[in-house]
Amino acid sequence: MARRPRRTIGSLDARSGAVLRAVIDEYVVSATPVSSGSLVTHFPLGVSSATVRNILSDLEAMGLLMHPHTSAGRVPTDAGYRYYVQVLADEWSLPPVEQRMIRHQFGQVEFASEHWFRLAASTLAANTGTAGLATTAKPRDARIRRVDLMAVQDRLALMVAVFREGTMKQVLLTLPEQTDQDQLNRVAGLLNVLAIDRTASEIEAALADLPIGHGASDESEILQRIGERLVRAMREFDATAIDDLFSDGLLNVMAAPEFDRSEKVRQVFTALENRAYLGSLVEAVARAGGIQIFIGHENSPLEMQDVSLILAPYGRIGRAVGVVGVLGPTRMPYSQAIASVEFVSGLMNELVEHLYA
Amino acid sequence: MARRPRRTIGSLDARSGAVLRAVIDEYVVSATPVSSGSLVTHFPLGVSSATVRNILSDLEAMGLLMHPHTSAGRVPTDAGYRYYVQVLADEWSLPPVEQRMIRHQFGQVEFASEHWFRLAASTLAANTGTAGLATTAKPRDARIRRVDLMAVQDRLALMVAVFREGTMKQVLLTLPEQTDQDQLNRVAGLLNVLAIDRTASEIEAALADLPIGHGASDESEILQRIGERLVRAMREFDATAIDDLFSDGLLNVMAAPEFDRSEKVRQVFTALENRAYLGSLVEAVARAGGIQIFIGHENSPLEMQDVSLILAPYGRIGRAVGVVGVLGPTRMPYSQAIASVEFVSGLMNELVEHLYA
DNA sequence: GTTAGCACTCACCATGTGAGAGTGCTAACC
DNA sequence: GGTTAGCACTCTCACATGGTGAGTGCTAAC
Repeated sequence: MARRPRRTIGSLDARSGAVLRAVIDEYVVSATPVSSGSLVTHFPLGVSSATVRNILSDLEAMGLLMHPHTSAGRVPTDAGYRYYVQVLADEWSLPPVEQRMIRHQFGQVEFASEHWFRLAASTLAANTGTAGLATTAKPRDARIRRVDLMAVQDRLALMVAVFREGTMKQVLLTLPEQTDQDQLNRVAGLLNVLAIDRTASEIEAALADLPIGHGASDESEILQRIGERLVRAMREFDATAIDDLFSDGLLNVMAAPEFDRSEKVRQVFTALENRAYLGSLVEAVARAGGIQIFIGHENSPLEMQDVSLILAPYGRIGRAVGVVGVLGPTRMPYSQAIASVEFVSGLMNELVEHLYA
Repeated sequence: MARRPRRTIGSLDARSGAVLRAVIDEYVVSATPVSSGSLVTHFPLGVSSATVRNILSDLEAMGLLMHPHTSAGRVPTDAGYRYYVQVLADEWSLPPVEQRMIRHQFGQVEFASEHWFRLAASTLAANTGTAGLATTAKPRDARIRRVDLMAVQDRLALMVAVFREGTMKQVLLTLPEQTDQDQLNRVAGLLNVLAIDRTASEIEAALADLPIGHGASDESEILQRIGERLVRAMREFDATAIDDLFSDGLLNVMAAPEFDRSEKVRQVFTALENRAYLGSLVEAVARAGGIQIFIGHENSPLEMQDVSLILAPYGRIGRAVGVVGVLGPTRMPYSQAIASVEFVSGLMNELVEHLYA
């Protein structure tokens, strides 16, 4: 018989579960080790502190709690939080009042994506007391909606590429010879014919099919050159997992007692600057297609091992996907955070649907 | 005879000046109170520690130094730093090697403004050990280079306004009725005729002169509507002092011993988020047309009173002006920082000149 | 005016002590 | 057998104490 993976998860009896939940619920607000005494006074557990102590020591043996030192209360471990979010957390959703309030705020704000991202981040921050995050919705393989060329000076031109999903890139071009706006307009016309609704690879193929040399039009050389530059810009864009990251409430996190020393605060900060890792998470979340939770040591980078992330995708899975979520200390109000992230991602979904139906 | 303002500045004899400079130079690197003994061993003052003590106590009486407690060394006050940058600081400029290196880096980077700003900020951060700042060059009264309209969906359109100085804004429009891209192209054509090279006010005037009602073209109503929206967006743009702020090296500042406690770090952070104040400084610097230094309590907001700012404008004074500079603890290598900021602002000037000659 | 010498002050560190919090264990209880 | 009261034990924290060293301020001599 094949060896089954060890099952710690799911094997707690009701009372132990209640105690674990109580420990976490209390620790999340108090930020100090939780004692058996305070548990029996604050929660209706129906047993004495001695019994609770026995349970606590069992939970510690299972690795769900830990002990800073002999005469201190218990603190949840990452495994404890994991168990909590997986098994114990209430199916919590935002109270209707708050839902309406947030909806209202989104309605107030100008109907333009940058505002939404900021608002998503700040809403999450305000609702959870952690740092709120929001990335723009980035298409998997960007397609051109329109390309414009503007003469800037002598041999300089500005190319503005707008992608089908509303994001845009600008690229400054150095041209082989002086080119006026009329000429650029003609080139832009040709380029649009070539590029609209196409991906980088498709545009590259179309460029390769163009007639070259004597038979070609006056603009064909410059078209070729600019086209290649466009393809390159699109490739770069496709290669980055996070186009733009909005965050709010970093001050919230810095105020948390576990980050009282500047060294710890730096960790949080470097965590947020660790775009490589965040990018990989964003991709994972987009692929998973649902809310994902990363607790403490479940994050591989060192600077992330004291923080937890709750991320949810929004947008149109498989096409343009962005992520909203929160980053905070592992000691975080998970139920509330999960509910908030789910609600905001739903809201972002609605908005995206509305915009690109 | 009119009463003259009190002159503390400029009234130090050479030896006292040398001592003050020595105190600051040592304190900037050591971050601990400077004793008379360490001064005579580290600097060729040519007098004994007892004499230095007398001088130190004079400088303290003038308010240029202070004493954390009886048996501690001296620490510069804000007034001390002010005297230092005004009178004592060497006319320092970056060594040619570094200049070449920085130039080279700017040469390497893609010829697009966002990259420059990032590079300017990170160069300053790396060169001074403080946080580097760079704002985009914002025109005083933005003029349109080109406006584009793109159909997004049903009654939604995206307006992209490119300003003469290269910055751009996108605005999502809700239209009164469904409008297709051909129609939008015609409107955009009309709008461009109306708007190109004009400011918000000029466009508003031009819109007012348009024929309205029965005699007008099909698109006149929608043109009016979109034109007004454009004017509004430009007004908003004109009203903000800082369009975009790039920063780098915040971790540098957080590592400074004076910001070891998280409370202090928060101050630095709120300082940078205080866009209102930064904006007013940027305007002041742009108006002054040269490098400006704000030391500790010279900044009015509370959260800025432990930091110093060195800011220099770049661009074309009176038209499009941006600012580069550094933010760090008042204990900052002023000579080096000033030289770096001046050099980088000069570099940005060259680039802007090159681009919009 | 400068300097050596010295008393004085004060932060800092290590050590010690008492109080308090909380556990783990044991024996009694239901 | 699970539960609980009771209690010894452990460890942190806050506070007090004393010694040390750094650095000043003053004074008297140069």
